[in-house]
Amino acid sequence: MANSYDRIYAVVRQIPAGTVATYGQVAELAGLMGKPRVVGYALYKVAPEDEIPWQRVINAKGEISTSAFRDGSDDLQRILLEDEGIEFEGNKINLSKYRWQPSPEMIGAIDFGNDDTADSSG
DNA sequence: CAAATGACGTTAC
DNA sequence: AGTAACGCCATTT
Repeated sequence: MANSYDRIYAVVRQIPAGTVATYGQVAELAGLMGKPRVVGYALYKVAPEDEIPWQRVINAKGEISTSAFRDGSDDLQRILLEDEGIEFEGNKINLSKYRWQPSPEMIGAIDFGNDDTADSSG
């Protein structure tokens, strides 16, 4: 299971500290264009042992979705981000400053756990 | 299979 | 700047 998931995780893991990426951003890189829902849903299943920096993933509004679904602390994410050096403007983040700029090398460095699709040669 | 849910994005007014 | 509605689909029950 998880054909699209692995991709999402792979992308999210590439997000460097001090930067934040939006769902659309991750989705796009993960090849889930137009399906930001899947990205969020994927992170939903993310476990603290997956070593996935889900905290660096926020919505397009630059806000933290916040939901008492995880560790029970909505602030948790903010705390983690602040610890990375990210500043909060009120309750939002300046995407213009912390927006993760995926470098072409990054995208290529991402290891997509493909199963059947594709074939590469060529 | 069908219905309901969900860490969102985009468009339109 | 804020509200409202649609879209998109994997996961869960």
